Amino acid sequence: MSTSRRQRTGYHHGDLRASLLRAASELVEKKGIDGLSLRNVARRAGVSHNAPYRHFPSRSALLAAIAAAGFERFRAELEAAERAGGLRARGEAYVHFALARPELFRLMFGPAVEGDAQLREQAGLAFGGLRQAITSHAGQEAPFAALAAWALVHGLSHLLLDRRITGAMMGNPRDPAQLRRFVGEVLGSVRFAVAPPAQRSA
Amino acid sequence: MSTSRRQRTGYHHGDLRASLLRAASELVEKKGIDGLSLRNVARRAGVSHNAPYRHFPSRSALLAAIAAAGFERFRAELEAAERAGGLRARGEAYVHFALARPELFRLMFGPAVEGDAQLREQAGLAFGGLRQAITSHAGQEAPFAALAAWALVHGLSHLLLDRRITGAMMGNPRDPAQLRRFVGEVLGSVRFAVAPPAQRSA
DNA sequence: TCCCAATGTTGACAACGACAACATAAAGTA
DNA sequence: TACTTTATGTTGTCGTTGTCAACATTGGGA
Repeated sequence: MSTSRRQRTGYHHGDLRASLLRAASELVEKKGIDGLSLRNVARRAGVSHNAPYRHFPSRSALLAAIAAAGFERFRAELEAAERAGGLRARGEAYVHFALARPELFRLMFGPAVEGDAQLREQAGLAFGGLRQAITSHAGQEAPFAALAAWALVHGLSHLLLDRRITGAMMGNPRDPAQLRRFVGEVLGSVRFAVAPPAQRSA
Repeated sequence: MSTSRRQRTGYHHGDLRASLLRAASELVEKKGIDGLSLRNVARRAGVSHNAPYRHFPSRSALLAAIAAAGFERFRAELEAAERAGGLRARGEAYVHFALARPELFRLMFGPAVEGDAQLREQAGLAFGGLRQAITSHAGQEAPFAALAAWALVHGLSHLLLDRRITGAMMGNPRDPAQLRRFVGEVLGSVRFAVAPPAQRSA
């Protein structure tokens, strides 16, 4: 670690902002969101404890930047999965992302960046893509079904993330094949109504 | 605030543990989980900054105790709702609880108490009740459908909590009638398959 | 009555976020 | 080239926090 284009001079770093983001992302994933401290990030980047303030106005701003990068990657992975395997693959990719980078996922959808309007918008894109995908799949608008699908994969992600689902039904969530099978079973146990729900059911 | 059976003597509090829990719960809901500090809790309870350590070995232990009480209440509310209005009412109560006490809900299902085995078990009860309810409703075991139902309401709770769902579809989530209608629409847009899913669908 | 265990207090320490003041280097301008 | 401005990094400091250690007070059982 701690190798990149550094030591331009003894004083100026050369690419500190990127180094800080990289160090911070690693720390978040290793120690959790609460375990991230600006001073530790600065230490890892090899600068003084106050240098980060030249690039991020506050700790939460650094977290927001990490979340923004996360959403960018999230969106790309979801779209790639859908191109490759359709709607079902998109749902699996959603859960897979959450399990592969649990702390990043928690950060992206958690309260740490709640106030950030730009991030809210980025998160909305993840839903917008799903909605569009469902619409094109069903041949018509199905807003509530799209929302239900989103809630389903989102909730599944959270429950797996927090180890609320264990036992025989779910094997090892880290095994992609087992995860794929499990997500398939769960998603396969529901049918989404594309027509407006006239009468309610269980 | 700050009234209860206190001032037994000038020295001993009399019921400090309960006072700490109450003050801490209020603080968590007001300032968020990260905004809770042991010293602030102690201040509110009118004791010195180290008194809480006689009742909780650490900050996270205090949070775990709050979460435990939350799960107790959660379970009671879910069961009461189901008795009154069946399975659909249980789902609505789930979401309603999350929106009525957002920070508590985040605490209960978040990473702050992740390592606590007892809490994991308590959370499992919420699912156990749902599973049993679905089984009795469908007349047979439907483990994956129960899991999907859980994930659906859990994900819906989180998305609403984090204000990820806004706009025309959802009105004001704080209005119980609108929330009820919205949850009904979403839950109504899916059908749960009680038989093992032979063929997959969207 | 005496003692002791439970309970609360005071004091300390290191880590943290944030602010202010200062230092250095790089880029622009003459 | 020489001077100036501005971006970037450093040092010093403050108040707050979690946690540990040592000490004080009290009430209940022997």
